[in-house]
Amino acid sequence: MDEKKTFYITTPIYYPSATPHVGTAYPTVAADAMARYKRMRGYDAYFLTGTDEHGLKIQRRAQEAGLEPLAFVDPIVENFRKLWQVLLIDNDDFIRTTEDRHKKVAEALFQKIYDQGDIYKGEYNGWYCPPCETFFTERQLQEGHLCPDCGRPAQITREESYFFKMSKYAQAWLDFIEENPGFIQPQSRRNEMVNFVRQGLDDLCVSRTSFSWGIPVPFDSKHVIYVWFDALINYISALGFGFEDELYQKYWPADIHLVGKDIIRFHTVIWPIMLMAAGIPLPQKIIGHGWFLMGDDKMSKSKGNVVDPFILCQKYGADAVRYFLLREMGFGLDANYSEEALVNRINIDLANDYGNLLSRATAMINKFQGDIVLIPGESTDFDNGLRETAAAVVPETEHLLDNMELSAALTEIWRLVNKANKYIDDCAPWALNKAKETGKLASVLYNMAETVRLVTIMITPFMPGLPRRVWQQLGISDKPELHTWESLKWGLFPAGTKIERGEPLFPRIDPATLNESEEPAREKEEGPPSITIDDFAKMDLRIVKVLACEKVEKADKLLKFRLQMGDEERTVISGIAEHYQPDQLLGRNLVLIANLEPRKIRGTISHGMLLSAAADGRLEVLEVDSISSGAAVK
RNA sequence: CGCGGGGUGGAGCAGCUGGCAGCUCGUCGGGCUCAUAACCCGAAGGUCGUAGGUUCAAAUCCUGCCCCCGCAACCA
Repeated sequence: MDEKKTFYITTPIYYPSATPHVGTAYPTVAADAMARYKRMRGYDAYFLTGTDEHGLKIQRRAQEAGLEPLAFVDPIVENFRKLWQVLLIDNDDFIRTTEDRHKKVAEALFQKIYDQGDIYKGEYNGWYCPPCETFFTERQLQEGHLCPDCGRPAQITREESYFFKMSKYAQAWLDFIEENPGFIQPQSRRNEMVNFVRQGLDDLCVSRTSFSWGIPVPFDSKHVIYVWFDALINYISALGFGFEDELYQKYWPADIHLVGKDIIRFHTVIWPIMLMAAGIPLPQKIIGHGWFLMGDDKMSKSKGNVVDPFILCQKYGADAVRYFLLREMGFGLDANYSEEALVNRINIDLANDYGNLLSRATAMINKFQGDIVLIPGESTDFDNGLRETAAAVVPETEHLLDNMELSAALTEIWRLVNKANKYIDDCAPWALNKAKETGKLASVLYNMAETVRLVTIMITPFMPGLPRRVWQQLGISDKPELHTWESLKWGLFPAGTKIERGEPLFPRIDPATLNESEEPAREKEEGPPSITIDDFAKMDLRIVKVLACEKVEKADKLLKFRLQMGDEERTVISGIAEHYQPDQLLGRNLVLIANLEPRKIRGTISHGMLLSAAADGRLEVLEVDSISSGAAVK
């Protein structure tokens, strides 16, 4: 029979240690747009997303919250699911690495690779300082293999671990990339990876014994499978690989793994080698996308600069948010996020250009022709130009989308939108109306309606909620055959259609309203909780005198202090080297939190933290004039 | 000399297989009045980080330097 061509696209599976933000929404929206496009083009598309739920970090977070890992993660995973719903994501499956269907595939694959000898039990060889009970890498040690903490000799030590023979496949990997230059995109990422692999691959340690939240190694339950080894397998475990593998047979190899640039190495090196070892075909293409930045920072929970996509969708609508994300971020590049930029895009592209185009069309059809789209009469001189643009934009958009150049595709589509707005001015239908040029007028209004139809079809993958409203206004809701990608042909709009002028698709947003709404929302969420006087009393704040201060080698931000606190001396590391010269602070009386847990920083244990104030990139330490060291701060 | 990316009109970017410097936003001026004060036209504004080199010709290739940004390390 006439089997449809398949298209399998995946997003990274997200780590549910925290609720999703705009940054995490991007790849899912992008993959969704892509899957929708492929479906419109007649593909049998399969779109997978999910969550990666194992690992030390989640075990810790759960512990802090006093919960079992799964109980900790469940509500967060629910949040992801909800967000995808709100964002009109139409995924075919959602896999969690804690599901049995995933675990059994991961176990089987681990076992298989072990059985054939590509996973072996080995020893993690590292440097260990017995008195400090700490592991170090060779380069962390001081000259002569001395412990950077205590200066005593460190010893080579061994810990049992399973290793995956990546080294064995390095050459095969390089050969593969050579033959498949398009495998890693964008190209700059490929170069990076090739460089990386050329330096030689180490075998990968693929099991851990230091924590338990993971999939146990099937033949050795002391060990848990390394999270990445576990997580990557989701792309085939979701298809039932090795078990009920109908889906696997149908959709694998994947057409696109869409991943963030930070995890490109796992996807382009480790994953392919895992597949090679297992004798499974490799995916077609791995695309690394950029980040949404806030100013210069990556958006991340720990930086406290995340933007809640739920709120955005509520405020501006999922279609608009999707449009912004997909339009703003160029292929493989970073983009800057700001609510101002978002509003700008909505106002200019969606309200002024596109929404207003529909509004102009329906208004004139309403006023001049009593809501009826008439049979085109005589042509105006400008018709051909518009039609030619439409004829050029469609294949170019297809070409761009086939390469997943979503942003560029939108720009291309907007060429037609802009052309149509210009076309209206050129033709001046209001003048034709006055001059009673009914034939020409009918042509112009028809062409406007038809252009809106074509544009709307092409932006359907990007803004899936939108078309319904447009079809209604154009009076072709009940003609699905005119909504398809196949119907992207000029002149199919049925003459005689009665339109139904409606509300603006994207009402303009007054940028002035932005500041008001933004600030309070933030404060509410991030204000620190109030503490009791007892909480405060727990802190041992002391005045300390700087005895010595030096830069920590090979660290940009660190200063190492010797401090006098009463008759005690302390060593403290502080990350203020960008603001103070070492000798600048000699002899000064600073404020120290003395009972903070000691912490090793860059090889030295820091016993406390110096207090300082920071604002606008400037930083000053807290200091007193003459009170002597050791005194308590109250 | 740890690895990598980048410095192009006010902002954000494209151009970088060498051949008149382009796009979006913003600004200024004009037009239109169908439309969500939206739309259309025009203009101003760049010695393409810097110093050299290759070339008939360089933003585009080569070399040195300066400056930013990621990663790594590290900020209790």
